[in-house]
Amino acid sequence: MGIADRKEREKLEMRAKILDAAKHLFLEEGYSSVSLRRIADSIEYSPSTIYLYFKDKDDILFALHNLAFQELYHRQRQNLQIADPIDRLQAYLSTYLEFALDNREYYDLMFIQYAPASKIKEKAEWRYGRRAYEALRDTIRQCQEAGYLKSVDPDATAFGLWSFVHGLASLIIRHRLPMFSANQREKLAKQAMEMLNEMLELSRVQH
Amino acid sequence: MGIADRKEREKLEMRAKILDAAKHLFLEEGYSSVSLRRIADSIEYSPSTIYLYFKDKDDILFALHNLAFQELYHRQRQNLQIADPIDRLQAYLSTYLEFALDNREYYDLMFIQYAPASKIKEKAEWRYGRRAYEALRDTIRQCQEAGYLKSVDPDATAFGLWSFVHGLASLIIRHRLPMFSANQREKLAKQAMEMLNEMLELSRVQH
DNA sequence: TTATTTTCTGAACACTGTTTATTTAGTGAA
DNA sequence: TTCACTAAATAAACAGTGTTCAGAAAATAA
Repeated sequence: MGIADRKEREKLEMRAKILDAAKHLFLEEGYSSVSLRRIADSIEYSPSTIYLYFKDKDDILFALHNLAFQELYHRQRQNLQIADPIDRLQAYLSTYLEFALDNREYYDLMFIQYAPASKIKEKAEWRYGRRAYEALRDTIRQCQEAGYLKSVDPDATAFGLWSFVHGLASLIIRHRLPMFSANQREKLAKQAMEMLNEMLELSRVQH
Repeated sequence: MGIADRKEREKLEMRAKILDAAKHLFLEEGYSSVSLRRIADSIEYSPSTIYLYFKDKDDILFALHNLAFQELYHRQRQNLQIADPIDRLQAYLSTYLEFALDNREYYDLMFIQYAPASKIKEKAEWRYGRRAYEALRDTIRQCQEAGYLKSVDPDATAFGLWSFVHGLASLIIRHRLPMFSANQREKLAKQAMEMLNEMLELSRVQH
């Protein structure tokens, strides 16, 4: 059944084509200011064609959301092999911040923008997020076993550390730092990360 | 000129009326899903009337933005009188988080939502934000003089600590914690705050 | 009562996401 | 090649959006 195969392939190609166009437009101008007609124009199809491949505009966002999570997951993979838990934790958080600042619109869409909770929950692809979170918490558990971070609830610690890097990233991305120049912002974020690292090391109980 | 005075007063009342209606609608359903026609309906005026009192929809948002900053500033005022800098710092951060969770849509609009940077900069009312930030940095300076927080750049430290509480708040407000129940989230946020407080106290150099 | 200014509104404009009926193109059989 | 059938693409329409503007209504001044 070569024809059915080709049709399947073409269907996937069309999806990828729409996704690619949407991605570029969204990254350049932001989700809400890009209309379906603009996406349709850029791939030279009519707006209604898009509805044959995606349920609605949010569905496109959701597909990109998944791609972005895969990309982040890919970046973090190498960190998982670091043996020392506190080194791994620090690398994990640094990589997270780097990803956020290197892919601002992606990050925006993953962790800042309003995405109907139902949508994220429904589809099982939120797995990537969950897995990433659990990797963080496991690392924290191992840090605690090594004497770091006292014995606060690992979930609370994971939430706290995640919040720290998310806060840095999202204040930058959403332009809430008019008191600093653009150069300063990233420099200060790095300094803040260093401060966090020092505090993590300082958290070690001395027996 | 009593008539001119009354007209002036009525103009302000009308502005307040629109603002109040918009505030309630925004807080309930979010900025972008509330239309001007809905606001107009709720105050029983035509949509075009609103344009006599506000430049555009964003201008309403901006006015609310300022009201919200005043409210936060008001909450923080009492903390400024705490003598011990580390206590003051902790109170400052806790109050910030409480404000965020008590006024989620307000907080959203102040620190998460896209607000054209130009708009925030232009108007001098960003003073409130700047002043709040400087109060934080000054407190951090005093903490450093008292031996806490080593001697990292105060701006980096302020940015870092602010990011921590902003991260907690915004991950909750933007529903990025499907791995926790609603109850758990706020409990974990409080635990994370306690962890931060412990780390702050731990940061004291031992001479 | 009239003239003038201020306040308000209905209708329109250009846009949005989305749906539906219709047209076009591609496929399999006679 | 011709026919019937299926799948893909579209034009047109719908209900909604923020915003503008000419003209109606109301309030003030003469």
